[in-house]
Amino acid sequence: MDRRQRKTREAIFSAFIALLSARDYNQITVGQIIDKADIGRATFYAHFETKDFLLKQLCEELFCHIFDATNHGHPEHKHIFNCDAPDSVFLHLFQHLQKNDNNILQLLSCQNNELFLQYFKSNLRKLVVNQLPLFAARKSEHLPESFWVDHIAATFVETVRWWIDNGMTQSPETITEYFLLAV
Amino acid sequence: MDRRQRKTREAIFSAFIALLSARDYNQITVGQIIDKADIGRATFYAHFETKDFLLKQLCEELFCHIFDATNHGHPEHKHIFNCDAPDSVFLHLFQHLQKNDNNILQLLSCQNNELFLQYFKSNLRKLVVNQLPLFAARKSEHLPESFWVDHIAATFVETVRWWIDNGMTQSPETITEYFLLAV
DNA sequence: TTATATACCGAACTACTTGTTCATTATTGT
DNA sequence: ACAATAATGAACAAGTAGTTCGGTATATAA
Repeated sequence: MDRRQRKTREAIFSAFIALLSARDYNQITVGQIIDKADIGRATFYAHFETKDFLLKQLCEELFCHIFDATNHGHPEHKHIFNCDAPDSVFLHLFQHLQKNDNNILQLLSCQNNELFLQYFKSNLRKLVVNQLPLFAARKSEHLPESFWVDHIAATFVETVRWWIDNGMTQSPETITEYFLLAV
Repeated sequence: MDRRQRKTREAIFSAFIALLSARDYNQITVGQIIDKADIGRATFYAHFETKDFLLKQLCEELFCHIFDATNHGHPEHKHIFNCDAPDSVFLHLFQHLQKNDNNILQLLSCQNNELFLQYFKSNLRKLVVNQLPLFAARKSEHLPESFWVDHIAATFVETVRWWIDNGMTQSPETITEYFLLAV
């Protein structure tokens, strides 16, 4: 990819994330993004069809780092997720979130938009399906699997939200414990 | 309140709800509302500061019917909520949702906006706090109460969402069972 | 019935946002 | 050096939010 394209794309993403940590997604305008990214209006629209597409692509890029190793089971990452402790997948997620490498926390905060949560939950569900045996003890045979998967994914999201709202004072290990106790 | 005011307010609410069941909240415009309600633009703004305020007030009106009896414990409604079966509060909520008297389901569907869910969860939390003994058996003493309350409220919302997404084929009794098994 | 208050009307208006167009300029990969 | 392509910036149409105001209809009270 052309270096100019790469730099522009990077500038847009970075401006977008900066704005997301300051304002609500819905009240961020394209004008604000291009001002902060210091690019022309036409350039923005050459890269992203709409603001929603920008969010979608940002999500894909963020989730790629967090979820891909688990979902597609890249051998070189397997040891991170599938080691002895059965709760290590979720522990790893919480640890990743705490580092907040790619400002994913700003997107998860409750003032932000439903679109992001949809992508996030959709990825989570895929992950949960792979980890279902983990929760076999808790699951009742009367519950449909899709209900159960949705429930676990939603509980994860709500756990993260609670963690953020309460200042993230707990360690990832403690939060993992909360999550597993709740789910 | 002046009859004219009442009628205008009613027309706005009813137009708004009709639009909500057809489109996403975010893409409903004030222009569409006043067209459907058949009122002047200035009149709308005399009643509601913004579209978000309209949603807020609609929520308050809807929730009033569903939650007030439980929260403030009006004696004349007590029998509905505090009868023998301990899960009757939630069963009653699910039954109320199934009837969809005031089109609350349209607002709960996932394509709609975060604002509504915030109000809904906020009311649910108050309800859950009053019903905490119900879940004493499941709760671990290691979990902070606020975490537990948030978790139960979120699980309720997600249960309703799953119910809607799956065509609401289950009876309120079955859904209540799912909810209590999950939480 | 009359008088007064007030809610509604509607049209115009400002300011802002979105998304597009296009001729010009700068940068890139080869 | 050159051809391809990305970025520029300014202008543009269309749509939206929210306000203003003089005039009209309706409610309420005497």
